[in-house]
Amino acid sequence: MTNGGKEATLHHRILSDIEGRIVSGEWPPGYRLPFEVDLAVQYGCSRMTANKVLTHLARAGLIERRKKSGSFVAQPATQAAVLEIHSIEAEVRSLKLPYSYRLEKRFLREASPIDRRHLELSETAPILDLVCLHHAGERPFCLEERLINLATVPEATGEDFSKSAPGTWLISQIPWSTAEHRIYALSASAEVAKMLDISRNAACLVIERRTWGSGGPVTFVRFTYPGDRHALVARFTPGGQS
Amino acid sequence: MTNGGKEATLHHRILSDIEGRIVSGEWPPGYRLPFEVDLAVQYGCSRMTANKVLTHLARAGLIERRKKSGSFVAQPATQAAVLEIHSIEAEVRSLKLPYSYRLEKRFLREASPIDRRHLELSETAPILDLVCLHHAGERPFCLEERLINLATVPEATGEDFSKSAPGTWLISQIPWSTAEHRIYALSASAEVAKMLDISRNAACLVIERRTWGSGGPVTFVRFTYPGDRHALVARFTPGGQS
DNA sequence: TGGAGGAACATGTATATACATAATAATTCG
DNA sequence: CGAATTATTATGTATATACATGTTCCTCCA
Repeated sequence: MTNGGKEATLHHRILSDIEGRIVSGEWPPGYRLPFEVDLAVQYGCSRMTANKVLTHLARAGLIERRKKSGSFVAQPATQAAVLEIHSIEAEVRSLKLPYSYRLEKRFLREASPIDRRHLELSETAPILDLVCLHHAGERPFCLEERLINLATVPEATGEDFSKSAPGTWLISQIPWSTAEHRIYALSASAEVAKMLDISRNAACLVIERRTWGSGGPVTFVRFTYPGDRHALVARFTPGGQS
Repeated sequence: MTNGGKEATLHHRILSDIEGRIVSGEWPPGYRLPFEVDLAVQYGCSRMTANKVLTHLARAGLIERRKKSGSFVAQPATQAAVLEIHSIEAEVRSLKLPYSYRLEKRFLREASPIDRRHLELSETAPILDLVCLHHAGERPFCLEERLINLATVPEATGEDFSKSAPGTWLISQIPWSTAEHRIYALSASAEVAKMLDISRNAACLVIERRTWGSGGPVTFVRFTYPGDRHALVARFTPGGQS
């Protein structure tokens, strides 16, 4: 796991060395690692370099640093998983299936109370309500229900999204500062079952995402996947990839 | 979003300033930001400090750096969501519900072909097969099915896991170097429905995790949640939390 | 004109140094 | 003897400096 041997730079070498000791258990949780100056001596480097390495490890959550006391291997508390959520098109193509997209519905209206709750809007605003279907080959792959806050993204008013999905357009148009994801399972309603061409009450994986920009709420989107055809996969190494 | 005003250190101030320009769209994707030396002059700091900030932004994926050309605001390609997966007990307690745990089954055996596939084992090995139920109040909260590779974790042989869940014990016992998560939706089988006290075919959220240590595969675990009672939530800001 | 060679440039890494900060250890004094 | 004060220690931040590395651009010469 500790990279194939030849390390590029000095602090990379030191980093993966220490990382190795930690993940191998040689330095168990709670173990106090050598002080910066000692590390500097051991590896024949300056304290700045040792500091850089330890700072990196601390940011990655592998160690905890306390003034005067020293640096300690951290107690792993939570398992973190980084989900990379690509565009649906990229997802389908990675399965080596032909991708197609169709806009099912498009409404321009004032935000209803439900819309406001989804977008976490305090005041009313014009919104764009879209329903799209993503196909992988002949079969429906994913149902996308999206609300776009036109108060934040007025440029979207003119777009008709009949050719390309709103997700990629949005991401290229406006920068986002925060996103919140909710992932849960749901039995397909009659309507959803019909659109996804699955049986009623089939288990579906639902991913909801709310996105904010500096100008306020941007978009709310709900992706519904047939549960037996799709899984989210996340591979995770403590300390990222260094 | 850019922290409440008073910034601790110099490079924090610079960092959140630049971050703000990027997420606000003032500096759009592709924009070339000032060179290190110029930034140093603008903020009245040394190049090292500017370098530290830009390195940080690059690691966070907000900018891309090219020698000779300069640093550019990155094109946001994938949406990443960091899921923090706590212990079930912490999860239940955060809902302010009383937590209880019960071991349902415990088998010690040689790995079957299915076990080997789950653990990604190439050779056979002794394994511990556990089925546990986590309760929130009176209701079942989560079904845990776990395989532990005793070839990697021989210490687990003696543990009976009747009192405390294997997850916390394992995490404190052996360090892990990699984990892989699979998240999908599944209709409850008759057996699962009975254990979770839900109706047959109810949608469930399933999280599978495979964990490796330096000594090889450690454990495979499958958590099954009633879909309508549980959701994974992840909040994400580009560049982490800086 | 066109391509090889080299200068210029921006980033990447590393060092020595300095002072700030926070926590612990030691010391002093009532 | 115990509380307040001071000293020590390890980390945290910042600077000036130096050289390496990979691009780009320019120049010079065939």
